This record gives sequence, C-alpha cells and structure tokens, in this order.
Amino acid sequence: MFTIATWNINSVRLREGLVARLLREESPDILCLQECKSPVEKIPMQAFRELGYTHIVARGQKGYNGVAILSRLPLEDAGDRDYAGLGHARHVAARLENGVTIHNFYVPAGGDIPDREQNIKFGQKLDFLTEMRDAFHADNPEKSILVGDLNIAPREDDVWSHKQLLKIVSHTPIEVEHLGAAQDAGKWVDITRKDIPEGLLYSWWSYRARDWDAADKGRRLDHVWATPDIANAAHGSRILRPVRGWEKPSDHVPVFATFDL
DNA sequence: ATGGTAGCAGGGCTA
Repeated sequence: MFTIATWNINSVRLREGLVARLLREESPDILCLQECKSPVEKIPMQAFRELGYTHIVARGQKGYNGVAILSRLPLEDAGDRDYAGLGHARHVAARLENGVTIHNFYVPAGGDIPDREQNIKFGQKLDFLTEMRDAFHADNPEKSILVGDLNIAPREDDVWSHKQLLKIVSHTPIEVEHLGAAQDAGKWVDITRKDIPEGLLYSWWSYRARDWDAADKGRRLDHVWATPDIANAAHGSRILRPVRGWEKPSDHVPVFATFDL
C-alpha cells in the first residue's frame, strides 16, 4: 500500500519549508510537484532526502514550469515527453519496483482569452491535450497513475459557478472536451471523483481574492487518475484545503490518494 | 467591466 500526493507548489525553492511541513505532517510515500520554477540542480533535494525522500526524479528550467517526483519508495526515471513541442518542463514519469508507472503533468494554463486565433497560449494548451490523447491512444497505458495540475476543472461541481466560468479559461467546453478525449484515450479513471463522487470540490483558489476562504471561488484543477487495472485499488482521496491557509501559501493545495497494491 | 496577487528576475512574462 502507498499514498501519493500531487501539489502545484509555485516555486519549490521559495516554499521548501511548506514542502517539508507536508512531508512531515502527512508523510505521503510519493509527492509529485508542479511549477517548481527551478533548474533541477537548484531544487533543495538535501532537505527532502533528510526527511526520507531519497528517490527524486525531476525536470526543470529557469524561472518557469518544472515537475518533480519525491519518493520514499525506490523508483526509476521513466523519461519525459515534450508535449506540443513547447520545450517546457511539463512532464516526467517514474516507475516503482512493483511495476506501477507514475506520470506527473503540468498542463499549460492557456492564457486569458479562450480562442486560439487571438491567443497562441490557448492553442498550445489544446495541442498539448491532443498530444496526450494521441500518446495514450498509441501506448494503451497499464498499471499507471497520472497526477498533476491539469489546469482544467471538468465538472460543474469542480467550480464555484459553472455558468459564470463557461467562458473562463480552465472551464470552457472545448477544454473540457479535449481533457475528456485524453482521459478516454488512456481509459483513465478520475480517482478523486471515484472516491468523492458528489459535491463541490476545489484544489485552487486565486491569489487575487481579498479573502479566498470566505469568497470560496475555487476550482478543481489538480487531479489523480489511474488506469482501470489498478483503479479499484484506490481509496481515501483527500484534498487538503487547510494548506491554502498556511503562511505564504501556494494557490494550489495537495490532492491525496491511497493505493492498496 | 475591471482589477485584483504572486514568483522570477531585476523588465516583463506567466499564472
């Protein structure tokens, strides 16, 4: 049995202390980070190693993007892919000794205007998702877990107002359609919603709100998926809302799941 | 309708 968590940390160097706190207080076996905003060699690995997370697989670049997998369980680097040819550090994979593959994704946010003619970044986001679809269609993933900041809240109850967000990037029908196509191509099961099928569920609250907690205008952008052969081993999903209230927080909170494997 | 905050880098870009 192991517990896996995903967290967009918005700078792993600035928030090294918050990562250490989560590792100490919740002790996931595996923690997948996004938006590390650091070259791999500048990730504060020693601090994480001292807490028992001695197996680290990461991809990074200066200032933007960046993904890392910190693990107490042995794992090997299983490569990365430059989806949509952006040259960004937005994906890395690792394999556990039991044969389970972990994919850690940071899907592009996509800018503000939901139109690829007016906004190149929106087109790149759709292209990234289309290449995910094609890759999963070709690979037929098995014994795999996919986590990360997918930057899309697909369901009506994944946002504070479905109606008010229909034209807001992260919840537009075309994005939801593209994400669904990628999910279907890999037969991925949404583990968080398998465990918590009903009700509002958010993993992100904007920094721009005066009072994020009172306004509660959240979105579920961070996801844990698994292939059908291991999906029934998953349970105990949690979204750690209180982490948004920690000092100098990320705008995202960790999402957890446990697998009996 | 607009602007609101944050990180990196040390000006604007990205979110």
